[in-house]
Amino acid sequence: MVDVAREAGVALRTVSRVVNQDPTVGSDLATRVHAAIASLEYQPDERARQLRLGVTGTLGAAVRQLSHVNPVLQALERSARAAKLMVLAASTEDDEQLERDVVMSMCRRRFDGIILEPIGSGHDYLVPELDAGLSLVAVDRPVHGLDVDCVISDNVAGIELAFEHLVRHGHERVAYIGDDERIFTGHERAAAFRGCLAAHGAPAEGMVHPGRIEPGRIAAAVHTVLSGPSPATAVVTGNATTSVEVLRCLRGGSERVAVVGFDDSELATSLRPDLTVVAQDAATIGGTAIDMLLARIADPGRPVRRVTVPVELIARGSGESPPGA
Amino acid sequence: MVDVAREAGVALRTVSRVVNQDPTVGSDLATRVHAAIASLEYQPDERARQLRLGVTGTLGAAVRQLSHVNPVLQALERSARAAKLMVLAASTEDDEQLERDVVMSMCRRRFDGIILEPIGSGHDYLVPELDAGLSLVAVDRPVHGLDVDCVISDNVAGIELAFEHLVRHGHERVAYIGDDERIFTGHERAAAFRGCLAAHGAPAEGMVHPGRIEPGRIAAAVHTVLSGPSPATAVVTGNATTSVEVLRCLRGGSERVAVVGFDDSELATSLRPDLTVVAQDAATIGGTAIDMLLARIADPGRPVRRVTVPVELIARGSGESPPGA
DNA sequence: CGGAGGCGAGATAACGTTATCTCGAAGGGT
DNA sequence: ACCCTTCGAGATAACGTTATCTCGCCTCCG
Repeated sequence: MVDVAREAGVALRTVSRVVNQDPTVGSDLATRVHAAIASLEYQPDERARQLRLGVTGTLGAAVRQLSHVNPVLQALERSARAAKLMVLAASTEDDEQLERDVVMSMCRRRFDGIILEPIGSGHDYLVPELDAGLSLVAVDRPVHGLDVDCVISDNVAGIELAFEHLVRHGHERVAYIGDDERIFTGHERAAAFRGCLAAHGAPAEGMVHPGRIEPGRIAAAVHTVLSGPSPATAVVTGNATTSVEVLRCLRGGSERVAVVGFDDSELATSLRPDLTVVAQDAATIGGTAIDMLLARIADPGRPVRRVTVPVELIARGSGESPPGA
Repeated sequence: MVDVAREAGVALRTVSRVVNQDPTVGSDLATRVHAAIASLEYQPDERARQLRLGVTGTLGAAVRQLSHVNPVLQALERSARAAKLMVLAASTEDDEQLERDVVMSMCRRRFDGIILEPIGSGHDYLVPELDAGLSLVAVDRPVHGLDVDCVISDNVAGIELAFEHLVRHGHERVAYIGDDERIFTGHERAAAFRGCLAAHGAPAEGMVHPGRIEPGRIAAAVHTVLSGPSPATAVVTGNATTSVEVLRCLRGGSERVAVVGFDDSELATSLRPDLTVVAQDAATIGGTAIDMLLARIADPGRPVRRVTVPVELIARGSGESPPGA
């Protein structure tokens, strides 16, 4: 910048004015400065600019896996772009230590705000940061033990939609196979399913199978719910990965089992029959998260909000088979 | 930091020394400073640190879509982590303007290096940056018109593997359906396929269908290659998305068509039969890209390298059906 | 014709770090 | 006893920006 000033024969401050399109700069000087900028290939240093200005114009997104399908992340990027902010993202890989490193790194870089897909339960490290003014919005699940803004899907309604859809199609023995209950969504969905069974007067025994996502465990769960004196005629799955595994287990089986999956995915329309799913509204989740983050940045003292976004059941075939088909 | 110094009753420089674990600081002072840091919840400002030090310890990844399956990105993150560098990623959404914005933004933030999945052909904007010392490695395709480090898969060998696999299983009429030829990989793979046909003495007419990825176009291409006097008995697809669409079109058809897909994916083992694929070695691509980027950062003058990473054919069933089955 | 007011542009001081230099004290060798 | 070395710690100057203040000039009005 000092070189540009020398080249153009003006003061440092004038170059800054030109770069920031300050209207109080003469047009002749402006062109001279622009020429100098072009000839020297000058690029302003955003770090110094941020240091002086105090804000970074950058939001951080700490998600479980960048490289997995994550429609919420896409919505986050687009909403932030609409607000003229840059989103920089990093993976936490479902590792608490890594989440901590990533978030702290974003804090030290003084990002204006952070969107976090929180994992596990050890989030005490956030307390000092929040006290110090960090703006943070949790997505997909709340931050365990802390009162922080969050945007989550209506897991309970989703499970109820799935259950009632199957009941409406004549099923009386419906099973659930899903994610580990130590994971927030895994717990919420399994609990909601137990609630459905109870409300329907159906016994829960042997019908609810949360646990780690491993092919072996899911195959065993499928075998369990389909055997015995009164086998299930329909299955609700707790997330996309489980859906894939369950369908893999079911294919080739003689009886036709109805399936409703939680989470829409590319797979859903590539199977035979197409998969009926409870779809999350990723665009709304992402957009709301950015809105809430911007609101918190603007007013750090505003009351904490926990937003629940509705889900939608998309019937595609797999959930409409009658029992015993 | 000045507050910490006052709290601990030491000079600013000493706080800096403690933070950076300078061994020339007395243990009593160190504990006092640490206590002050803890009580004031002090977090060093990475921006000022970077400004002073000159380096950011940060690599940028500008990829087409963060939120899509991208095993290369995962490998990039892990390799960078092993090198104690942070990767911050952003999407270019296959938009040239957005790619430009993202990359320039990373340049202004003075990232130590950038991994780019380049799109389109307008990359002139990179020239001044490269002249100014930007370290950049292209992944998946080269930067059009510029001599820049890049790591790409061996597309030609992959197509040849697929073609020869099908020939070995008795197919004499093999078709190709793939991505737009304006995209680098689309062009390379279509051209390689034409080469295979020529080398095999087979006519290319009606057998090579590159183009935009739209369900309608792909359905039309499938219909074309399967009709006429001598229909194809096998199809090679140009990428994962095309594979999905082709399989969707083929399902329910009476004849059994052999398929080999380019790109492995979650889908490949969820179909019936499982999909035979040409798999890219994402871990090697990502690891090599980081290695090359670090090497370029260390020695900006080193000669440009273009690395081609081998691909592998994984036979799962769909590529082994004999013709006329 | 003189002074007030406005406007364009320069000098200087921050922002929060770290590197260099300096300095004082302590310790050991002659 | 003196000097030299060593080591710990402070003062100061950068890194590259922008905000504030100031100043000079031009214009317009009394």
